[in-house]
Amino acid sequence: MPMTSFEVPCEKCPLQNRPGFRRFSSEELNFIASFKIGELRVAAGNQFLTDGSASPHLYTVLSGWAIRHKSFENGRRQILNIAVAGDFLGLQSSLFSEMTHSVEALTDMILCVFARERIWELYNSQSGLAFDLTWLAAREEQVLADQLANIGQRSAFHRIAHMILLVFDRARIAGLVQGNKLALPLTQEHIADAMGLSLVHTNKTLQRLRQTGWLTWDRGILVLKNQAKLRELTECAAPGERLRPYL
Amino acid sequence: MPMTSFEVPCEKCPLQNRPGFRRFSSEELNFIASFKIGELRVAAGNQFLTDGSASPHLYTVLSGWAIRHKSFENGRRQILNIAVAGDFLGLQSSLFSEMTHSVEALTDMILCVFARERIWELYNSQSGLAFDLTWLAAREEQVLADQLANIGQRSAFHRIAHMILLVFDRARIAGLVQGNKLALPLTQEHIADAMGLSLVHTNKTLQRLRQTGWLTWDRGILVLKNQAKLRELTECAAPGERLRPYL
DNA sequence: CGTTACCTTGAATCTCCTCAATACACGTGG
DNA sequence: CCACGTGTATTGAGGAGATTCAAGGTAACG
Repeated sequence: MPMTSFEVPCEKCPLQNRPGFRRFSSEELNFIASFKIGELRVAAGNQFLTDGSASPHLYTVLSGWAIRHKSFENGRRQILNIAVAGDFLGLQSSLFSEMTHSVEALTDMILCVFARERIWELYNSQSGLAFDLTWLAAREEQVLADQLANIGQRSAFHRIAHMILLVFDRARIAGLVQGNKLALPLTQEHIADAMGLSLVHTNKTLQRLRQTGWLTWDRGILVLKNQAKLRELTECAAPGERLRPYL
Repeated sequence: MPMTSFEVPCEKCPLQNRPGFRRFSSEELNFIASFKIGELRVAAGNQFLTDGSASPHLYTVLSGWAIRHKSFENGRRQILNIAVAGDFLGLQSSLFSEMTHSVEALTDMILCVFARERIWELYNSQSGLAFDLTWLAAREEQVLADQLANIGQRSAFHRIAHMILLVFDRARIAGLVQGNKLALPLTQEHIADAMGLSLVHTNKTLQRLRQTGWLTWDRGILVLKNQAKLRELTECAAPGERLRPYL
């Protein structure tokens, strides 16, 4: 067996010790190490998975931010979700033949790369990891359902509050939050595209949100001054945090 | 082993021979038969999976229609998706401890019931079926992503056209469509709740859609007179049909 | 027949959108 | 150091689309 050395070997995976992530057995870790074929660095702004194309790879985000989105011919787009450290991308093209959305890097990223053909081996020999993949897919579904309810039933004001909390929570799990501060690589246009709102209306609504004094967001730094009040705006059963797997 | 006899034994499962569903090996079929613990009949209007509760069961729809939805305190609700024959329900409460949405029968239904504890056995001994579960979860995610883009980016007119085609396509796969006719147990209120629109505006928009002459919908019978024209309204990459598993 | 559920209509209102400018931050090259 | 370009944020005005309220109308059912 060729001893390839990665910059981030699986045994020393930075995700392994993060709170919120489950630990793997050494057998699982060995499998994952053999499943991994490399690391990919993507510069901010690049699209590394494309709607309609078949990717031969699966990715786990090691660092950086990305957005999953669907684009339309008329220039509009819907941002489905954001991806941070620990998120698993490209499963669709392994299960179906093609991606049905694209993924674009918001910041420079480091991705862990796996070969999609070998996913069968995973199912045959690693039932625990197979279960994890189902878990991750189901969790994505949960987040999308939440967003659907958010966009379908809430006003712009509540919608954006909900979105900000969602992003904040996901960033916190990924270990990117310092206290109540978060360096957020999103523009107002991203928020608008995620919420199905126009840029102008998003801007005005964000101003109203800031006027409450419960948050500030200046030059990419988001600070939640009063999380409790913000959460009151989005009463709707929080998405219960549990230990999650990663590959 | 007690020889329980179901009204619909797995070997004679009506879903088995439907186009669009994959066939199982006899080993798989045996496992599924042992996994099945019964059949459940639910009358129209009943909610058999509830948001926030832990269901001990997993279900496959054998016949009838259901809606998956999230309800809010203020009386509003978001319909996430509809479920027809072959759809798998309740996976969430197996993977996470609780459901994060509810499921309600629109018509009388027959459901195939599985025990959630035994899902581990499935992962340990039936990697093909384990893969299928991931497939089903990922496919649900795909549909939700599609709906999210639909609601977020399209006008009421296009939105509803898209929704109608989605429902029609899913019903066709389930074998419920005769030619271009479909008996649809949905009210306009269901459409409204699914699209994030008010009932009044949904009504007026449906009238505009009917005025095109491309469809009629009277007394629960939906007829697509001009599918091609309707699909033009929703240009957005059709959700590629493939053989799907069921349990 | 009367009740119920669903569909339809009109009118007043408000949220959100588009268009069009302007302002600010940041980086680049002169 | 300043002039300039680019990407992002902000403002104002006018209008389209969607909402709410409030009535009716129609089919189905007992």
